[in-house]
Order: sequence, then structure tokens, then C-alpha cells
Amino acid sequence: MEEQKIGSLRFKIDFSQPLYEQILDQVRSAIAKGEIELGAKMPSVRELALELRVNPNTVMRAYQELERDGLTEKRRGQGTYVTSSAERVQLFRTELASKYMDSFLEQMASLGISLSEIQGYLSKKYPNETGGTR
Amino acid sequence: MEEQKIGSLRFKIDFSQPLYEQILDQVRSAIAKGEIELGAKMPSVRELALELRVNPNTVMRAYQELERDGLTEKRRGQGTYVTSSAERVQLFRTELASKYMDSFLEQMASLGISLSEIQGYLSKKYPNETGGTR
DNA sequence: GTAGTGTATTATATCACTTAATACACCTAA
DNA sequence: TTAGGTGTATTAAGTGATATAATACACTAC
Repeated sequence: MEEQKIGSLRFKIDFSQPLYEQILDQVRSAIAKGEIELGAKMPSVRELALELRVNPNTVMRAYQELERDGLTEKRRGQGTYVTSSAERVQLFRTELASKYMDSFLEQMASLGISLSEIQGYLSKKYPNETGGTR
Repeated sequence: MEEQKIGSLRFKIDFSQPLYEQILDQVRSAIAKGEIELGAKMPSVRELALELRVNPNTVMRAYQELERDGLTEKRRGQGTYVTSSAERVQLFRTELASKYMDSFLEQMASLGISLSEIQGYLSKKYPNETGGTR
């Protein structure tokens, strides 16, 4: 429940999922949504671990995955920085969105739910929006 | 990779996810899609465990969840049967679809992706379909 | 040199998942 | 009644992912 602010980052950590995964997801989201600026300095591994009351190894695991995503760059002895490339962020967004989309469609298919039914659900969830394909 | 048939049920089991979860998902899907008939007798816990080369406790865990879903009924001493109520199956379908939908929309929101962008992705994935809301 | 970075290693603990062995309660059919 | 098939419960054990803790090393800026 308790939301923490560390620099321009906000964190909500609980025990429903692995800690490193929550840190990873929330930083990913902040970068994807532009809540933290391109090229900005990330909190250091030790600092973030201290603030979140979590082991440094746990933070490092999240940071390593962020670099694999191409969302951050590490400079030994200096720190971790958000990538300066808007293209990389955009590429990450589309790739992850595509994965989310595929697994969602697979779930719906396993229930025998067609595309038109999905569209129907979408309309119900957003009754006020006209929808992009209408 | 190896797909197994047990009665009218088909199973593909690997080690990417918990075994009980895979069994659960695949039986759910079979019932939701009508691949196994309403009121049909399910394989017994011991039989399915033997066929899938899995511990009976693991199968039982999946079966217990199926009953919680309202998709099966157990008759002590007789066996496990698929529910005879088409309404229950339909209810389950809509409830689970709604959950899938919500968590999907949450994922997309975490990437800062709007509804109209989602509609765009849908059109790309299904270029030949007209779509139910058009 | 000092302090702050990321990184690596080793040990330990906990929990979810799975298997295994066994026993019990219930129902059906011979 | 007996035998065999149901679901259920319990106890024990092993494995792997997750997390913590303590420590050390390499690099960089000041």
C-alpha cells in the first residue's frame, strides 16, 4: 500500500510477486511513460536497496534486466543512466506490447472467445470512448 | 511437445509452468470450448496422474480448483464429472475473460498505450477481419 | 587516498512445487 | 459381505526460485 518516492520514481512494493520483478516493472513503466527523463541518472543500487529496504542483490537483478531491455546504460564507477535514445524506448514499448497482446489473445482463444467478442468487451470497459476502428 | 489424449481430453505438459496449473488450464479450456461434453465423466485422479506421469496430489490440486470454478462436481466414491449447467460454464467464461481483459489493459496502461493504439494492434494482428464494432 | 559506483561470490533461509508412501471414507457391483 | 474403484488427508522428503547477509573486487571522480 505504501507508495515511496525516490527521485522522480515512485514505487509500490508488496509481497504478491518477486521483489526484483516489481522493481523491474515499475521502472520499465516509468521510462515507457516518460515519467523519468531520457538520460536521467538512476538511483544507485545501494541507495535504492536502502530506500526500499531490500537487498542490493535484488535491486541489481532488476537493473541487469533493464539493461538487457536496452532501457538503461551502466557506467562503471559512475552509475546507471536511463537511455538517451527515444527510439530504444519506443522499440521496447512496441515489443513488450506485442508480447502482452499475443499472450492475451492466447488466453482469450483458450476460452473460445472470438475477436468480435473481444471488441465487445472493450466497448463495455470503455463505454464513453468511440474506439479507434469505429 | 508430446501431446497426450486421455478420453476426449488432450494434454501438452512441459516444465515451463507448475504442473497443476497446466492441467488446470487445459481442462478449463476444454470445458469452456465444449471439447468435452457437459456432464461427462472426468478421468479419475489416479488414472490421470498415471497417464500424465505425475503425482496424484498434483492432479488433485488441479481438480479442487476446477470445482471451485464451478466447472466440475465430485461424487464421493464415484468420480469427478463436468458440470451439466451450460450457464455455469458461460459464467466462468465471462468472469475469467473479464479478469484477463483487466490485467491486459493494466499492462498496456503501464506502457502508456491508449485504447485506440490497442485497436490499432488488433487490426494488425487480424488484417483480414472486419472487426465486431465496425 | 577516499568515497561512491557496479559486480561477484559464498552462505543461509524460506517458500512453492512436486514426489512418495500410506491411510481413510465413500460408493458400486458382484 | 466383499472387492475394487472413487475422492481425500497426512507426513516426509527433495528441488529450485527468491531473498537476505556479509564480504570483496574493479572502476571512476574528486
